[in-house]
Amino acid sequence: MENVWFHVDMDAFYASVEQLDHKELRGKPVIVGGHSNRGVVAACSYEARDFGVHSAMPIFMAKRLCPQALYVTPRMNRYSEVSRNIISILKTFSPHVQQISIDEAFLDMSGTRRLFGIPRECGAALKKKVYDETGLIISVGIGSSKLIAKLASDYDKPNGLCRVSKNREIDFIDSIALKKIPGIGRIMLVQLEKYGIDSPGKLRTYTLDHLQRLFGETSGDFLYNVCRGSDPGMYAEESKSRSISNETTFESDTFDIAVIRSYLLSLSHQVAYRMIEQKVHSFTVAVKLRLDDFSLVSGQLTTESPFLSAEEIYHAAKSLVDTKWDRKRAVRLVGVGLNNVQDGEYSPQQTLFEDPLYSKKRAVEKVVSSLITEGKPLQKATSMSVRKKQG
DNA sequence: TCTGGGGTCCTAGGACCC
DNA sequence: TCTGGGGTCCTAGGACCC
Repeated sequence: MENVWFHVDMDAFYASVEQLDHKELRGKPVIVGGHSNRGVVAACSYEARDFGVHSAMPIFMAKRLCPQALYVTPRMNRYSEVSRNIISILKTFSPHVQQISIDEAFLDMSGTRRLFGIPRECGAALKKKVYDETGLIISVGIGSSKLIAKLASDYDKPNGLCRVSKNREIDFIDSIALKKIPGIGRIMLVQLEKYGIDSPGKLRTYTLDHLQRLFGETSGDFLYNVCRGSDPGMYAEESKSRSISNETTFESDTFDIAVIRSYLLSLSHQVAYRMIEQKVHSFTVAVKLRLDDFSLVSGQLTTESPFLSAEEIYHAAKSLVDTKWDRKRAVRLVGVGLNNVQDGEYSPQQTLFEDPLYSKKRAVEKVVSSLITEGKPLQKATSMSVRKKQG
């Protein structure tokens, strides 16, 4: 049986949701992004793209290119809600839906022909149903692997429907610029150029062995496969690691350790709240500092007992910053996270003794963290204008 | 031009063990 | 006193994705 994969991509997702919810934004250049000039464009409508604006572009630059654009602060809760709606529609077409981000999913459509018709008709029906029920436009790519489907959905966006048949895969790959291939970013592109590799076809003239010598085992293998249209094993169903983190960029760079600590405390509460809400635990706290020259300093600490509260996370984060930051450069961004997150609330029963403090602490923590992330007073940190994150 | 926030994965080096 | 090879775990940093 032939494998059939659909890749569904919601067009200009955040901006489209804003235009859907706010009539006055329709037909206009809309830019969703952070309010400060230090932010970047999270998403923009196609009307804004006509001015050269694109996502990840610094806001100040977008303002220069398109001063008349309407700037909107992201409403992540709303986008998540719409995303869940769309995913549930997708699930009426396939029992095997793999969501890979808030606005993208793969559907395994192998063997559904008798039920939904040929792939192209099925893709059209899917698009229609999503539009009828949500008012949003999606692009659908169809191919024999996740890679081909993903490239196909990007091919004639927006409002795309593209099917690449098995015997046309190589021609299709050759029509695509290297930088459009997921997994090939800015740095890899420069490296490839160094060897005169500027197209998938050129890449195919290299042996696996040669590519691995040039780019390392993993990257070499990836490049060898991707230019042949074979799935390089991306988008694995289950990931090896999980993490939870929150971070904030300051309005202006700071040397003030008191300011940094107050943010660490607030971020620790946000992380703890998510940890408790998701019923997970972790033994590893991580901090991240971006300095004024954009360099990154990070540190992590693994302990024998798990972190159960914002307080514990904060203390670890604070000592990590104390040891990792030499105070020679101002800090631009600070982040707190948990690595190697494991499912389930930590159960201390293995110790034979029920830790009497455990359940009590956890209960108190739940209340405190929920109060704080609801935006209720947190003396120091809220006065520093810590913004509430989604979720 | 001066670069968000939330993630995953990879690499390289060091500690430690057998 | 100077020496091996392999395995695992941890850490820091970086590339890349949306």
